[in-house]
Amino acid sequence: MTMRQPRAGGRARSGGRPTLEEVAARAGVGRGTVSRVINGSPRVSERTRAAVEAAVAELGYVPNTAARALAANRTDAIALVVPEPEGRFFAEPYFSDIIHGVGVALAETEVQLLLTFASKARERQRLAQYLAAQRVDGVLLVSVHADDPLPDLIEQLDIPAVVSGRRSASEPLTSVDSDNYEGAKAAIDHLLSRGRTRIATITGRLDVYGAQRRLDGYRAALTAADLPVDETLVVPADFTEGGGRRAMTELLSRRPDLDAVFAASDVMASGARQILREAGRRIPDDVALVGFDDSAIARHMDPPLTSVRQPIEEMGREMTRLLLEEIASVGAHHSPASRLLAREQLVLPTELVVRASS
Amino acid sequence: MTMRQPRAGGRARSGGRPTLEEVAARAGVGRGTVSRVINGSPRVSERTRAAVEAAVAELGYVPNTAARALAANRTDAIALVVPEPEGRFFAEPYFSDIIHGVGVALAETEVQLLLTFASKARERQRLAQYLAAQRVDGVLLVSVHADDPLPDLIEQLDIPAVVSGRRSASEPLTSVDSDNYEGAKAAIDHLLSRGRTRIATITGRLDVYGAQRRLDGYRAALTAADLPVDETLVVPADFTEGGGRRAMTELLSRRPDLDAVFAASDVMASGARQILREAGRRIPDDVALVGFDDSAIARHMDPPLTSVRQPIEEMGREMTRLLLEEIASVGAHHSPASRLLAREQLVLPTELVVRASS
DNA sequence: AGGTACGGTGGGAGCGCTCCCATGTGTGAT
DNA sequence: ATCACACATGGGAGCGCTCCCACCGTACCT
Repeated sequence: MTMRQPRAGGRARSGGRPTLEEVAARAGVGRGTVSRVINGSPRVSERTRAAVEAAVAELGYVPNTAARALAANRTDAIALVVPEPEGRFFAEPYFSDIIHGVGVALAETEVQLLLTFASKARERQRLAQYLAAQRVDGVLLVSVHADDPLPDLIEQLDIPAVVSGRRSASEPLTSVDSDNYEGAKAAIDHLLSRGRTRIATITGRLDVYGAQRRLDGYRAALTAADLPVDETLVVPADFTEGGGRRAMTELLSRRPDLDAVFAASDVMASGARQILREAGRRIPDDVALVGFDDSAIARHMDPPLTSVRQPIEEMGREMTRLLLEEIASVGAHHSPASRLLAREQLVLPTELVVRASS
Repeated sequence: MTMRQPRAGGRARSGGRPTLEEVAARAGVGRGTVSRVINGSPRVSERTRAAVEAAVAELGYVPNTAARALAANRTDAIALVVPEPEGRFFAEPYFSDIIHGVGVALAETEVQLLLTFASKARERQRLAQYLAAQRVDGVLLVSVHADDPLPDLIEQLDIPAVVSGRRSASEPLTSVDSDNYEGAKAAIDHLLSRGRTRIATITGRLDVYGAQRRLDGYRAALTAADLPVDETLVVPADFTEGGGRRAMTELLSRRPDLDAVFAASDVMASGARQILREAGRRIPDDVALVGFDDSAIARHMDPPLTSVRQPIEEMGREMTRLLLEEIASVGAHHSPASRLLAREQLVLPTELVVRASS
């Protein structure tokens, strides 16, 4: 009883979405000419172009992405690889802001954004395959860990890619990062200017390059002020609220005389604040508190938290811009030998947002 | 001087990514057989299957998405349409959580997620075209406004779609929503059980169906408790912090005797809290405060905010599940006439999270 | 007048896959 | 032994596009 379908998806030839060929027939020109008009080639006369555009409008023609990708060997899509579900990426405020920035940069182009989730090493391995299989023209990597195999795989496969947050000082891929070093330095300088001298810090996971840089900035600021860097004032944590609580507890027992705390994330600052309050320390009267990220948490904390703002959205924008550039340059000169791009290392400035906690 | 390239992207035939044909040659079978193995067809002998799988592994074969999409007229991709940059979607906590849920639901499948940004009506119009142009098999719509043209366009184009948060009681598309009515009711019941009797509410934009439902729940709970619904206790706002402040100011001047406030979002509750504090009202001693969303803001507010938790991630998961189902069912019986799906209206329960503010 | 150049154009070939039809090949029923 | 039938398999056709080459006409040179 089943009626035979006319092949491929069963959409009838007539009445389905129009094809290039149909537009060509309508405009009374050849397929090649329509293609040239669609792709904005200059080698078309004004008359012809107008005729084709009219036909396109009348038929409501939209190019078939799959066919184009197959023929042209490019997809007009980039992937954002989301480390999932662990990691601070899904936490405030990274995720939304990065994507927001990517969206802004992509808005003026025809490029689509593919979201890809991969947490475990095995998944990320498999992912590299998929990425290479013509799925996307380039890849945006965020929040990569030092031991992540994906960036190296991607580099080997010679896929255009940009990472956020370098894995080390010598990141081989194009990268965009915020100035963690200067950000931390500014935070400490601010505390010093407020007359604080026994400034502790709660660090992030030090295998994350950015966390290390924040610690470097902390030390540099103290040294520049001729203060000794007292290692009892440095406690490593892991970017979590619980970690912030544990670190603060440890700090209070080690150095009950501290008068300021610089936490390498707002979330950790929030944890620290709880402990400080339980210990009866007033903020900022007894202990000044500064965070990092300037997330919603900072704005809504009580008292509102002084924090180092990272231009996350701008990072997303810049990452995308650099990736599109890289893709364009790869497409331009086809020879694989000449694939020696200047791999840019962009570092964006941070900004200290002073609130009542310091 | 430019060397001629071997067509299409310039990848050399040898050494490039392997094709189906090459796998077939390697395994000593025909193209069709390899295709059957790749797609898990049962009509392949065990011997042959093993041989093909070995060849696939040796060559590291991965199917070309574009070719598959072109031939099979399906993309194995769905789009999440993000209303951008306005709207509460990009705000806490919606965005991350929804995507998280979508990612979870997609993890077990081969389906990819495309993120599409479109705010202005014109963009959304254009978007419908693109969506129809074989780019995706289905669409996830979030945070649609009552006057959004996109849902109707999508319905006309007969594209599988699921919306989060119905636009009205009679949503024509498949939808997933949280139980705004019962959530609000639970919040008010809780306040009543705490002995509060002059309970005000700050509503969201009432052209958003969910906001209306929360207000309905507020009224119903009061009525059920034999309390009159006093309209001077109801102030409409717009889901923003500023709106919350303005509404609270208005409420305090209208009804200085109020003893509880139910805000239809945490963000508005946060605004209300600022005003209450400035007015010297203690929370919860003088005025109890309850929010909606159970976002990070609620947890970090001072005092921590009692709030109605929406299962956002689960919503993302369910939306995706329903969409995949719908796509599968459309693919199953090709006849467009039989495209009469049971358009499900899924409503997920909310949960009151009681904290110190009430 | 003949040649040269070049902008403009049509359409063949091919991208890598899926679908389906035709063709084996083995099994059990007659 | 013969027929029927299911199962397994090979490969042609075609999805809608881009790329490129061949071709045409016109304008310009010598």
